[in-house]
Amino acid sequence: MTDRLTIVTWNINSVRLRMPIIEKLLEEVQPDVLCLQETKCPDANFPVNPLKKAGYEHIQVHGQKGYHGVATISRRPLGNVERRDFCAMGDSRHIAVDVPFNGSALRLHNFYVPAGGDEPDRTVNDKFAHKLDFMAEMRDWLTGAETAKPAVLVGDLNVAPYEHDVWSHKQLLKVVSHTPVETGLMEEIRQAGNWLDAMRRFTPLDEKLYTWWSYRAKDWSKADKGRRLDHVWVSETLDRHIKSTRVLREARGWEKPSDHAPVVAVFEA
DNA sequence: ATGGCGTATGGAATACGA
Repeated sequence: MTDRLTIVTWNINSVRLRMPIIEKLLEEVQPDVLCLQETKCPDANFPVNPLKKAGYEHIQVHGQKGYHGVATISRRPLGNVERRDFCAMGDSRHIAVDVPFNGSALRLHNFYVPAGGDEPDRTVNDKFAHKLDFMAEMRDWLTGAETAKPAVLVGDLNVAPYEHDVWSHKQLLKVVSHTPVETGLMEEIRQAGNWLDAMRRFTPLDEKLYTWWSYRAKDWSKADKGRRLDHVWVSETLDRHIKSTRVLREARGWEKPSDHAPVVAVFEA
């Protein structure tokens, strides 16, 4: 019996405003699990009913009023829910669950890493300092011991690590999300946990790959000045089970879109 | 033309995103 698990990660930029396109995604992609970021929704107001109606009866949220917020929505039962408060800020930026896969538990971390503000200098920009501290805490917490079991880390990590994860490496080197201090920290997190960058396994490093396009472009697709800010990382033990990843670019052009596109990952036992 | 827009809050103007 072969088990097949599809996980989608999507920075939704307000869950309540995007319910129509969330339902469209669930219908078209039929994922087993949907991880959302920037839900901007208090837990009490989370739109659970339409999701349950669509067959997603297992919903775990970590939200707050107005900002941030993550949620993991599933057709399969979820266990061992953990909501970690990084940097002790009281922010809702992480939720982890166990998802049944291949007869055992797959640990699934859903992250919304701080954006970091405009100035890439921690001495003058508290938001950038917060981002770096948050990433350092990720590195020190998600060690190889934690990821020795089947584990997946997804979410809006707000860093585009490689040269072809941005439209212009040269022009973005001093822009928050692609500065060497951020991409260096991201590499430290990845190596500390022995994570595999699954998206780059299926798209070569010399090919452009984006998941986010600014709202401000007159024609986002034509300009195509994107960045790969959303990620799917898998632990070594899942290396042979990850079968594909793809960016659902068309969703960036749907009615009232998020500025991020969903990323779809398929696992097979 | 990397911000030209979009969202939440609150009921206008500001904070925030990246």
